[in-house]
Amino acid sequence: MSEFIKGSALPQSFYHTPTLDLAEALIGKVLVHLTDNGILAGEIVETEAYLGIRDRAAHSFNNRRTKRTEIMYGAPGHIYMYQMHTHHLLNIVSGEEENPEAILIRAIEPVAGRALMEENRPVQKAINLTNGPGKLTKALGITMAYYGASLMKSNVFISNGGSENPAVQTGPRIGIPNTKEAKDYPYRFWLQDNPYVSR
DNA sequence: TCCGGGATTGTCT
DNA sequence: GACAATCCCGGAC
Repeated sequence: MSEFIKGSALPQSFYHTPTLDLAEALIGKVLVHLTDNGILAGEIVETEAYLGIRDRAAHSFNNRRTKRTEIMYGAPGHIYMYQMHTHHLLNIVSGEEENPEAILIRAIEPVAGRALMEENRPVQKAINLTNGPGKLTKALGITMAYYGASLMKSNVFISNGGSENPAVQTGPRIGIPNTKEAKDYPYRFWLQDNPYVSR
């Protein structure tokens, strides 16, 4: 297993990839958060792509450029955080500049710092620690403070070290019932048979 | 300024 | 399966 140090962050070039390809390529990579208390890391096992102005389910649908979505219009490889009810969700900005696309990280499998995660988010069943988009940000201690941060320069980043040649499955996205045709797009990707996949 | 809604989760039936 | 918690965002006025 590789050490999850800052220098292991995947380079900018990794993110210069069509969003659907990138959403699939992220399966099996490792999401890392370096903190003063230690390293928290988990293998990405579920993602969803949001394809910008033509995707009714995306926040940037119809080119809706606001303070919230502004980071989506920037260069890929940055963090788009936003609040959903009582939770904070982590997205990776994708698409070239002025092409506001993003990828939601929906689930991870812990690989380092599990004890720290359980301090951040106590659970009865181990499986519930990181098997959902709101759960994993809480467990990893990733907050709105990371909105706009670079995955090449901040303490949150993506590295190798997870499954190699993962078996990836695809299907419709979760939790977007009111988006007409977009709710059926097969823009969700997950690691086959992994127990941390949200559903 | 007001008001409706949401890329979720936990709890209860 | 239903629903509340809870709060920021975005559009309407």
